[in-house]
Amino acid sequence: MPGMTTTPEQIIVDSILDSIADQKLRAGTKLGEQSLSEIFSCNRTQVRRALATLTGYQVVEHIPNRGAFVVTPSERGARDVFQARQAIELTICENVAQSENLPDFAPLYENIEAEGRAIASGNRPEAIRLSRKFHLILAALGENSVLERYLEELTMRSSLILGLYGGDTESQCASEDHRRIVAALEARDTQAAQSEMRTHLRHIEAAVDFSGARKPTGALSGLLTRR
Amino acid sequence: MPGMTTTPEQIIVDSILDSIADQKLRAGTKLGEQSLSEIFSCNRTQVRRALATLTGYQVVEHIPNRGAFVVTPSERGARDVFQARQAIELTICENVAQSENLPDFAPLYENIEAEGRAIASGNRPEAIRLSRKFHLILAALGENSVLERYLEELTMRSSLILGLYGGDTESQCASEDHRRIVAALEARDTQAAQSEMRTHLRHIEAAVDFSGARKPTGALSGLLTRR
DNA sequence: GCAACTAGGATTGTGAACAATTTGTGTTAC
DNA sequence: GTAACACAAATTGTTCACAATCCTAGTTGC
Repeated sequence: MPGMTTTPEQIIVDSILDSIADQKLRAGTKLGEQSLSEIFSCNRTQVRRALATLTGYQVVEHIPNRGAFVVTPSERGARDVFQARQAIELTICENVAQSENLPDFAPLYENIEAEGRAIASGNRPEAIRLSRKFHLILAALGENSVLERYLEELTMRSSLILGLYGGDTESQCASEDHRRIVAALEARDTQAAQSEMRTHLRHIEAAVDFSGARKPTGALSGLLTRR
Repeated sequence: MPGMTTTPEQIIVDSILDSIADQKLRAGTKLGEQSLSEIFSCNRTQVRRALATLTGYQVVEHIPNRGAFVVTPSERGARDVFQARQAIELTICENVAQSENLPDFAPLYENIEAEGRAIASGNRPEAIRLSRKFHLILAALGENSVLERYLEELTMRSSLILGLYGGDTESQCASEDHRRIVAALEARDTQAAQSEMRTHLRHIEAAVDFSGARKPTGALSGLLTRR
């Protein structure tokens, strides 16, 4: 696309979101305005806008006169997120399974393959990243812009939760769960797809353990991957 | 609450949202920065922040170098909104019906009474406003902050859609629909409550008619109710 | 040694001036 | 009379300096 300029704000937002999804940026990390403006070599105003956007995503918490921090999810909040995901993703399953013209499942299968490789090679951040991607691709096939946008936020918050409180074994079964979901969708079996999705989300939530929390890191030195 | 200062930004946001819900601000209306800063006698910076927040709510559209406008909902967008509402509100019904300690239904009944009065007196904006309020009270009882926040946005967009494309008869049955929903919830009958909710949402959506659209007004003279 | 207080530095918040873009108006050419 | 152009006014976008607030370190008093 000619003339498609990516604004600094978009770059900052995407970069921070990626870093959170990859668990390079952990909960509680302070996102100082000056630090970010230096990292991305841009004005402080643009950093400010980016942080405002992230606050809207509920991924960054803004405390007046203190600054912006990566949110620390609460147990209650985590429960709410997963319940909302279920409500939304079951509807997406229905949409996909009952869509007029059969959607293209190839990207989903490709993603599942990549997931399998990431898990096999023990690349946990990449596995989480691809798992999220799977749900977003599925959401796009659902053809509902509202549900799609909400799920973008919810998967982001899920990644943050898993990064903080997730066990080490949750990714193992994800790839298989995903495969079963797609199979049911391809067979246009709404009930089965929803059932698989419910099971899958239960698996994810079961991996969350609030008793043993990872400690938040403090500084953002080389954490942000400049895109 | 001592020390509870309402910032100008919050005042502007609430005021505009109210005016939209009350259909005083119609789709396509330009929200000029200077006009707003004069109306609310504050800085342009604060107006800017308020408009950014509203853009996040998907209620205001921001066009670069042109300004902010109240969005004009599309037919597709309306469909998406109502489907998302169904997914979310059915879950809320389930939460309320199956909540541990029986919630307080009094505010809901009070609201229904007020609705009935508004409809009887032919006060359409007030009826829409109270109808929205009903769903928000219900959402609060659902005890899921995510669903609550999403429904706040969706009911707002619904009000805008009804204001633009709504017929004149949709409010008539709303009060009765609401009463039936609460009755089912009070009986802790999840299935019945969800069924009533589904019917209710269908009623609302059926009232939307895209063939005969109301014309958007242009100026925001005395449209904004200073709070 | 510990608590409270104080000054310094750093960070966030605000407002106003300046730049860039668009819109509306009036003029001119055909 | 219409279309194209040019200029002026208004509106949005950006930058920067200054004000307000918070955190840290150091000091004093007990």
